[in-house]
Amino acid sequence: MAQYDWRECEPKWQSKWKEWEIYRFDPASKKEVFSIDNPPRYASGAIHLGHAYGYTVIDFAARYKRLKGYNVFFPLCFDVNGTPVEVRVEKVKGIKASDVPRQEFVKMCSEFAEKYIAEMINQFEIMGESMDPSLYYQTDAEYYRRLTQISFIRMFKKGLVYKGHFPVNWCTRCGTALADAEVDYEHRSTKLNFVKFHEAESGREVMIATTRPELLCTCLLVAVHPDDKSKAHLLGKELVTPVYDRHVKVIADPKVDPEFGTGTVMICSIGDKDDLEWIMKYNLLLEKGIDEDGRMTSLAGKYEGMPVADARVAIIEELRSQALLSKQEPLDQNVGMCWRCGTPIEFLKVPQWFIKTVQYKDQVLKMVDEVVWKPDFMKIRIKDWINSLAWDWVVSRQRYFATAIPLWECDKCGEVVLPEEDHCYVDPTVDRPCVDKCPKCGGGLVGSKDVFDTWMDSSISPLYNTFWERDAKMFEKLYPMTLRAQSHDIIRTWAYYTILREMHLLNKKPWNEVMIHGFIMAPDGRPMHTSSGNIIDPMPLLAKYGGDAMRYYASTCSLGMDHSFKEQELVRGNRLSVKTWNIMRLVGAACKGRPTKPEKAHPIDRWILSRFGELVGKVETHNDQYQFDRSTALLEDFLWHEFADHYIELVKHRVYSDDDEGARYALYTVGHGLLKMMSVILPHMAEDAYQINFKEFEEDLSIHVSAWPEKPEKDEAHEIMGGSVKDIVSSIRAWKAANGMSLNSELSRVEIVGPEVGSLISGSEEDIRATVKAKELQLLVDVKLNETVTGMKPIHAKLGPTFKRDAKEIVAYLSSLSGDAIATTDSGIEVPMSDGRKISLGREFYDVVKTISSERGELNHITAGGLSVLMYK
RNA sequence: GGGCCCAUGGUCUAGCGGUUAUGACAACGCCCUUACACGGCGUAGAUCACCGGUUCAAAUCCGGUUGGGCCCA
Repeated sequence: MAQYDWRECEPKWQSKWKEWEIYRFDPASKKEVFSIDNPPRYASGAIHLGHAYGYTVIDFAARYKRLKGYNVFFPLCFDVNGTPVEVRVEKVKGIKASDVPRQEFVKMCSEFAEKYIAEMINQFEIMGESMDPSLYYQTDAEYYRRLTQISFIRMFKKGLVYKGHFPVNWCTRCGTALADAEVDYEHRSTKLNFVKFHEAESGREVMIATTRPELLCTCLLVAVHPDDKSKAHLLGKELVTPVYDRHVKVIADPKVDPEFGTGTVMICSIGDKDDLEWIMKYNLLLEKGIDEDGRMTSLAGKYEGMPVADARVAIIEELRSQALLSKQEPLDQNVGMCWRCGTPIEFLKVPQWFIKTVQYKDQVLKMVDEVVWKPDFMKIRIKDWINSLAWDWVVSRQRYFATAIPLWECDKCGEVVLPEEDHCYVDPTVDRPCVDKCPKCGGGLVGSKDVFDTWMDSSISPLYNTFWERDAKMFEKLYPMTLRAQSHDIIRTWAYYTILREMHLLNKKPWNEVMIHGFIMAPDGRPMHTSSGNIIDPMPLLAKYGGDAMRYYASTCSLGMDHSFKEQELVRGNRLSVKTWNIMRLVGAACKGRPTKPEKAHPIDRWILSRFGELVGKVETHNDQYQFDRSTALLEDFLWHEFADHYIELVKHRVYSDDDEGARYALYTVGHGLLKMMSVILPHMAEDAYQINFKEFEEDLSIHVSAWPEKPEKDEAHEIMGGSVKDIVSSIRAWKAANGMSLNSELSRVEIVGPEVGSLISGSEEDIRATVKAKELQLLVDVKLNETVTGMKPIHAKLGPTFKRDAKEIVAYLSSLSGDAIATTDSGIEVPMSDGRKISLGREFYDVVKTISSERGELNHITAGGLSVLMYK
């Protein structure tokens, strides 16, 4: 093949990798384990670009650790629980879950999800993901749900579970409680209604502003701000509510905003979270004004049974007709909505199962500290979240496609009967309990129809992965896991709940490290959401640029930050693949065997090896922090410029003309090493180049099971020498280009001039001469050049700390000097200050800017080593 | 309203106390060198969001403003 063609290569190596099973975790291996708690992908639809990015970053970590010699545990997994799938099925089939028998609906969901799983596995392959199919799991399988149930039973027995008659977020459309995490907030415009109350004694009017007049029937208190003098006379008085004629007290509470509305607030039994706070604070009754279907209860009198929205309209009409409504003002407010269907949520007192969380804050926070967070500021986020939690975790849901809550309740005394752990997985809607009657009172047992919040399943992924309650030996070996990887939006859910669960069950941290990645923004600058209609489908991009190009893009994104989509990076990724592949082809062509380290090597061979060693160290450092963007930038720069533009150009002549082991050794060592490091980012290209150019001399079946490159020793002296040689050659190349000469046009003569030319260039004369196509090359220690000093450049980093306040004036003086005034400067100068002082300035505080010319030939460049180059056409 | 994060050439981005402020993509000019024209050399293009402050020195630290993101109220 003359050119690298990803279209041909990528599918070829994907199928080879599958055949070779190179990503397989080896449970018997003695190698150190690196385990990844991979996010089980939601099976509610195909992935979008944001998911593609996330999984790719995780794959970088997996591939890097494999090369570093770890036994990598990287499961292929899917989250097939719950509400997103149900909603999609309801939509696709045009039904409501309650329209069909429960088991039939569950089956529909399962079938729907399976279809997407197959599609997503295919997508992962196309992107070159190295997840291990031998570690496959999906969260709806009985082998997984069984563990969710067992863990619940354990927590129940530890007293961590309770049934609470407590206000919860409730979606009246879905007929289910929602966790705080499932509530979305949206700006809505509504009306603020000014309603007339009356003082019980005097009958005087008191105006109250409310957005929810339909809740008048549950009004329990009226509050004003304690500092609000205009309302002070109301304190302690009783008011009469309109329509319902209830007598309610007026109290003072600092939470009231005296500027808002009338500065007088009615407190109802659960209109929103503020109400709840007041109800707790003042120990009020939890009256139920709205029922589970979103209809008014008997408290609403004649509006009983009416949907909330209708009741609001009706009561406003009634208030208006009785002249009890003084006015309405438009108001923007944030409304809590069901994340799934967008229905405004209500606060209802409904029996639900809770897991205790609030009283365990400190313990969870302590465990958070035992985990290393990358980037570290993500730790602040989870801590803030934990500290802000106001109540326990509602884990019951009134849905279908999820793990059943494994318990039966006595229909007489409410006693809970749990299943035996051995019997799990159980479904109490079809399975019988292990006893026939309530052991307490002999009453009948009713199976729970509720299911778990999906986070109950996903928050035990580290337990599933480590064979908890399945294989004690493996669990011992694998727990805690090495790394949790996820995006920042689910810190409050997946990360938090996992730590909480594992604390409750084991009191041990689930993982050593957490890596948090950001989002990919759509071209409109917003995050991608199906509902925003701005999803980028990765498939057309993969078809246009290939998996490696997509991965390259992912590798340019810094960890933890949100990034906009950059198609230009895919273009660059393609070019880098082609460039690298071509470099490796040259290396392969130059080496007819694996070269051995030669006794003697040219200075530039030692230079590139030393530079390469430094690079390996830096890439390791960044990869260890999962900062792959930094590694990619370094690798790309080194490969393209240092190695290809400079080193390869310098040794081509040796490789073509004679059997030079030094150059071959360096080419092979650096080339092969670079390819290994790049295989993390560009696995397809790297495999192809490896198989073509290195495989016949190496043991490794695939580059992806090879070892991370060793670091050649640092060789400072040769780094300086090589740097000078590189500068000289590239300056001559640039000079030829600037003069319209082709690169291989001959120069009659090149002279390199300078006091240190011997120590810097000796040994590299032929490399330079042959590379720049000079007939003659001479090193000259001392040649008369015409030097003109044109200016002085202050060195701020030296001047500042030494002279502090005077630094500014010294800099100004230096910049003002020109021509003859600075003719002799080598031993330092004296700076006259405005206040009459004279400051003597050593040579270390400034650089001298010189222009050099010569009658001998065209002069081009001064290197860092102080060398000048003279060229003769 | 609160916590965290972000704001750098046309676009995307690196840098996070002294740099001529990085690089990519796009643009323009020149050059087909036996690995690569998906290449090489070069040119142009940035008052580093705004306003204050700390400092001899600020894109970089602090405070505020504006705009964006995530999570929540």
